[in-house]
Amino acid sequence: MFDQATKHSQTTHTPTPIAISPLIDAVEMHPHAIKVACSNCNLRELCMPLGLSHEELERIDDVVASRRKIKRGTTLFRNGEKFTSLYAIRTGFFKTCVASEDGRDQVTGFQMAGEIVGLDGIVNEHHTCDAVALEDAEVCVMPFDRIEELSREVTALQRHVHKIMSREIVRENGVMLLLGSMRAEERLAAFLLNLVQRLHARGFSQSELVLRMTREEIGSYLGLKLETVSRTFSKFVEEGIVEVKQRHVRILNTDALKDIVNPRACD
Amino acid sequence: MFDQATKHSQTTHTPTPIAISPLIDAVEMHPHAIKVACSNCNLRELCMPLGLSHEELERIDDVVASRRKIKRGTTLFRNGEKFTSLYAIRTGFFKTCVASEDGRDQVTGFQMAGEIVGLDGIVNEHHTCDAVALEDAEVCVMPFDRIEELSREVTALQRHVHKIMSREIVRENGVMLLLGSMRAEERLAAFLLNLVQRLHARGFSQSELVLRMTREEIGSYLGLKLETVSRTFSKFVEEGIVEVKQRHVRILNTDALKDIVNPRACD
DNA sequence: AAATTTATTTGATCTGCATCAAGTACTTCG
DNA sequence: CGAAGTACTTGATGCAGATCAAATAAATTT
Repeated sequence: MFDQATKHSQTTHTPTPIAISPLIDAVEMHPHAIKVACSNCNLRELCMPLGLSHEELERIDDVVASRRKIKRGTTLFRNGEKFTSLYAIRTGFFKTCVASEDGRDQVTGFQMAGEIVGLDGIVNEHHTCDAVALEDAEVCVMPFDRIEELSREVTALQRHVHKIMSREIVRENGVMLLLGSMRAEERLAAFLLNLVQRLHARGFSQSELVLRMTREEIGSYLGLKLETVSRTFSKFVEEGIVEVKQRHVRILNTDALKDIVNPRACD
Repeated sequence: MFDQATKHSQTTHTPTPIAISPLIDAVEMHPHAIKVACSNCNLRELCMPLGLSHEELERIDDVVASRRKIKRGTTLFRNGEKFTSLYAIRTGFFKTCVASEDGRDQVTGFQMAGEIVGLDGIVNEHHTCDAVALEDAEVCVMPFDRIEELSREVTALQRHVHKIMSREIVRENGVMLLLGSMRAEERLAAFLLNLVQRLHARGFSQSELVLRMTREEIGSYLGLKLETVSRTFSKFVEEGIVEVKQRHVRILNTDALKDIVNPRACD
């Protein structure tokens, strides 16, 4: 039942709407054959500003110094490491997590293709969280001084950088609302809706997804224990809201999830 | 007992280390007599970059278009309002809060003199939270397009804007850790330490503070109910860690608070 | 200064989620 | 392929913090 789901989900890197250009395979095969170029990247609309002139587009290419592959389970950067660059995720899936001195840790976010990680490092020139690849990944390395230099000249880039940071602040506001005031079911429903919405924006299904993280990681992000996450999934299944088979999730009733997050008044 | 505390705490706007220059009173009396000027502001070191040349300093003055007074209980901006400016708090104390559609709301932060609010508005050109004055306040209005314009030319300002946004992201990461993994006592201890540390940086006492917010607002910020906040205060008092008289708090044992936040291994 | 409202404390009880525990299924690796 | 480790589910029980309730204290209004 889920075999088909898998094919249509984010396991494959060739979703329908955003087509991978032949160029990319060429890069994979001959790493030095073609210059890394945002102007040719199919994720451009996700991580770079829109409406640039041809000339500006070419300049923007310079912010990406190189690409870097990160194996599943390894870190892109760690708490305490010197900050040098922001990273645009080309493929793969990350989590970011912070730790308190006594070893507790908290997943602060899950990031997918087209999203930017590393913003935490700017303020103290050192990273304050870990970014861990949850599957083999590739990122574009964007040295931050290059970004600053270029964004002095290309105002669309400047504006874009500001928006990316502001978006992250707004996202975290939302997580605070979730952690501070929602119950377990509401948290998990909000989590699923958020994930599927972001995947949909990348050309994947609106109703099916493959979780790249464990129940424990979901729990850490949502401020719940893994058992509670598991039980809540089971409850949703019983109620016919989702189908769950391991990490494959099919949403059967999106409206029910929305109602759970935002109980509508019945008066 | 607390009368003295009050005098030494942030109720007065004339703490010892950061002296208010006579200039400010002049401005109060004759609003148009002297141009609003960061270069003369005693909070400059908190909200503006350091190490500027004289010339740069003068240019920086241009980011502040005007000042605005906000009465206690009124909003500086509201969710949904058009975003135009960032605001540097000159005096007073704010909370920011987000609301879900069904009316729950969550305090996302408390801001004091020298801190910047409004960053949430950049991404969608509309604010996504409310900023409410918890006491009569005055802010410097900094139109964001002016900030962007000037930060293309003054690299120290550009860097500063990036750092402020990154700092907010890191702060929110910390709140997520708190909300996701700490117990009530740990949350309140962390909250008190954070407040007193920020007040200390502004020249107030390391051990005394006046809370500008209600128990309910503290609870909202910490993901607790007001009764739990009140009980936890009472517990700290019983244990001799703090003295509490209404909103006046005197910390008697900072290390105990630190131990609560970060239980040190006893092996 | 009295009246009203708002904020706070404290007690009693309830409950959602954590914790502990055991079993199952899946993945990885020799 | 089988063994070991890891991830997940489900049940039983406990407890931190929520909820409900009532009294007190402060702040604000009249």
